[in-house]
Amino acid sequence: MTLVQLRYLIAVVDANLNITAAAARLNATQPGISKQLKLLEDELGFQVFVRKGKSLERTTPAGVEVIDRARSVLVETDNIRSLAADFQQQSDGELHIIATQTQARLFLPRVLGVLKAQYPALGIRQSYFSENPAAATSESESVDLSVVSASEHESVGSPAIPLYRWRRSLLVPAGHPLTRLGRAITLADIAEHPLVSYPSMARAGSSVSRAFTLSSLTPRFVGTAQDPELIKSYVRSGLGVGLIAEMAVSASDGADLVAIDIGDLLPTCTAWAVLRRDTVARRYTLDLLRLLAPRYSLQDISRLLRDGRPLPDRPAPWWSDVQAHEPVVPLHPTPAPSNVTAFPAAHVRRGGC
Amino acid sequence: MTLVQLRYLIAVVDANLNITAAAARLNATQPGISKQLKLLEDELGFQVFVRKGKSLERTTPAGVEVIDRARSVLVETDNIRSLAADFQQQSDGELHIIATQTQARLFLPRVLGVLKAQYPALGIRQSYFSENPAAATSESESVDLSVVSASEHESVGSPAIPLYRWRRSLLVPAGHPLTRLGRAITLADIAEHPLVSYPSMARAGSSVSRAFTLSSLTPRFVGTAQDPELIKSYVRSGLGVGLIAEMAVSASDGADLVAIDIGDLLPTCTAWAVLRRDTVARRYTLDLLRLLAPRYSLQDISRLLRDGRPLPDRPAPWWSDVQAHEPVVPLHPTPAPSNVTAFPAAHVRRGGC
DNA sequence: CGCGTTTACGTCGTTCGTAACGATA
DNA sequence: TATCGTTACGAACGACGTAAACGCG
Repeated sequence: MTLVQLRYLIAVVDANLNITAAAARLNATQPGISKQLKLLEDELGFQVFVRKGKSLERTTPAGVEVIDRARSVLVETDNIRSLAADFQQQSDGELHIIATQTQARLFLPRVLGVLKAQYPALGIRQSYFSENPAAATSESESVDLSVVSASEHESVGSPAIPLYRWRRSLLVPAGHPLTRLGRAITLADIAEHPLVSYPSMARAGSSVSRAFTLSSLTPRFVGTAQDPELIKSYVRSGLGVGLIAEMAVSASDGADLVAIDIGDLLPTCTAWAVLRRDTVARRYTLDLLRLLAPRYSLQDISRLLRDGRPLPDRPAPWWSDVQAHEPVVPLHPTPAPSNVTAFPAAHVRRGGC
Repeated sequence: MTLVQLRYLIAVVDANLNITAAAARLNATQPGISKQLKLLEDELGFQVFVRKGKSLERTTPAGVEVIDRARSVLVETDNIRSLAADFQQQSDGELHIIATQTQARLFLPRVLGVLKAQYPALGIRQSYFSENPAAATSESESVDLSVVSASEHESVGSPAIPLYRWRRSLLVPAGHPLTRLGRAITLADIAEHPLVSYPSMARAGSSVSRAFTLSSLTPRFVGTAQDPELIKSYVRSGLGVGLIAEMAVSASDGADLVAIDIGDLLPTCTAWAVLRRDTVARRYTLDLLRLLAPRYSLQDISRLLRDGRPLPDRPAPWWSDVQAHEPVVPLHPTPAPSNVTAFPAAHVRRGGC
C-alpha cells in the first residue's frame, strides 16, 4: 500500500471510474494508474472495482470501505502538507470557496480583495453550489470553505461560523398591486401571487414553506433560479413576484422594480461559513474567516477548528450593518507560527508524492 | 511523503526518539530510517526533531502536529489492512488485549479459550494496565480491546460495551475482629482498620474514597497492589484488611482468609470492554465481544463501532450469574462477509509496505 | 473503428544494506 | 570507549513512460 496508490484510487473514483480521465487530472499516465490499482487490489486480496470486460463498472462493497478510509488518509496527508506550507510561511496556495451565487457576488468580493492584497500569490477558486444535492458530496471534496445560508444552524458536525443575518425582500414590478396595498403586508397577500425565488426557498420543508403552511397558506412557486439577477428578470417580465435576499436588492435595479419590506413575516436567515471537519486550515483561510467575522478572535476560530470548542456567543450583525462599513479589520502582518526552526528556503524541496 | 516515512516517524517517536531502537522494532536498518526522516523533514520544510549534537533531543511544536496527523494516517491504513484481512477470511492476526490483572486472570480466560478454538491461528497478546497513567497513551497504541472497571461509565468518547457488574469484598484474616462483629458491618467499621486494595480504589477521588468521605470517614490505605493475590498475601500477613473484587475471592484461598459481604456499602462496579474509536475491528474482535457480552447482537455491536449508535439498554449481569454459566453462546461459523469477489488465495500478496 | 484498459519492456530514479565516519557522554 | 546518528556507495528493486495488443460498443 502506498500513498500514491490510494491517491490514484480516489482519483479514479472521483473521475467516475475512468482511469484515463483520472490520469489526465493527475499528470500521470493511464497504464501507470492501471498497474498501481491492480497492485493495490493484489495486496488487499479482493477487487475494489467490478470490471465489465476491461472497463471499471462499479465499486464493490468492500471497495467502498477501502475508498472511505483512503479518503481519510488523503485528508490527513493534505493536512500535513498544509501544516508544512504554513510553518514555512508560504503564502501561495489555492483557496477553494463554494457559495451561493448571492454570497459569491454580493458578499465575498468585499473581503476577498483585502485577502488577495495580503496574499498576492494566492489563487482563489470560486464555485457555486450545484442545484443537485446528489452532486454535493463529490464536489465538496477539496473545498476549503463554503458559505451557506440557513434559517437556523443545522448542526451537521462541521464547524461553522455565523457571518451575518439577513432578511428576504419582496420584489415586484413597478405599479404592482402589492405596492398600493395601503396597509401592512401579510403572508396571505404574498401567497396570492405567483412567486419566483431560490430553489432552496421553494423546496418543501424549507423555512419559507413552513412559514406559509403555519398560516395555512400554500405559496405558488412558478419559477426558481439560483441567480438573483435571473429572478429579477423573471419579475420584470411579469412572471411573478420575487422573493430574494435583501443583499441582492440594490439601487441599480432601476425604477421598474420595487422592493417591499416584509418585516418579520418570514424568518430571518443567517449566513454561515462552514469548514470541513478534521482538516487543517491554512493561514489565509483563517485570515479570511477573520475578515468575514471580525467579532471573533483568531483564538476563537482556531479553538473551534482544532478542538471543536464553540465560539463565544456574539450575535451576528445584520446585513445592513455589514454593508455600511468597509471591512475595517486590516490583516495584521501574519504572526510568526509557534517557534519553528525552519530550513532556509533554498533547502525546501517541493515534494512530489 | 510516504507511508513508510510516516511509519518510521511514529516508530521513532514511540521508541523515545531512539532511531536504532525503532529500526530494530521495524526490521529496518538504522541509516535507512535516518535518511527517510531527513527526507521527510526536507519535504515539510522544517525540522520535526530538535537535534542535540547528533541525537534527537525532542520534537518541535510543528513536529507534534505532524506526528498527530501521521498517527491518524497509520490508523486508517491499518484499518484498510484489517478490512482486507477480514474480507479475505483470514483468520490469523494478533489480538492485543489490555486489562487489569483481575480481569485478565479471572474473567478473560473463560472466553479466550472459546475464541482461540475458533481461530487457531490467532495470536493473543495480553498486557496489564501500568500503574502509571502517563504511560497509558503510548502503550495503548496498538491495543484492540481494553477491559476496564469503573463505577459508572465515564464517557471518554471511545465506544464501550458493559460486560458485567460486580461488588467489592472485604477480605480479613481468619479470626479478625470484624468476623465477630455480631451485627451488620458499616463503613465506619471498615474505616477503623488499615486497608489494602487496588491503587485505583485508593486514589483520592475514586468511587471508594468518595463513599467514605460522604460518611465523613477517611480510610487508611496502608498498601496497594494491582495483583489481587498480592493483596491477599498482605492480608494474610496482617498488614490490613483487603478490599478486592469479588471475582478474586475463591474457595481456594484457604481457611486463613475470610470474605465478609459488605452488601451495598460501596458502589457497585461495571466492567467495560472499551475499543478504540475510528478503528476497524477484525472479525475475531467482534466475536470476542459477542462472547463477552452475549446479550448484544452482532448488529448492535457493529452499529456501535461503525456509527457510534448506542447499544440497546440491557442491564449487565452480575458476576455471580456470569460465573454460574459457562459461555453458552457458541461462535457461529463466521458468516461470509458482504458479497466480495475475492482473489484465490494464491494470488494474494502479503503486502510489504 | 474509436475508446479505454491491459500487457510488455526499457529506462530511470529511489531505496536499502553494508561500511566507514563523526560526535557525544 | 561505547553508543548513536550521519554520510557514502554499490546493488537491486520498483515505478514510470512508450508502444503495442486486446475488448467492447
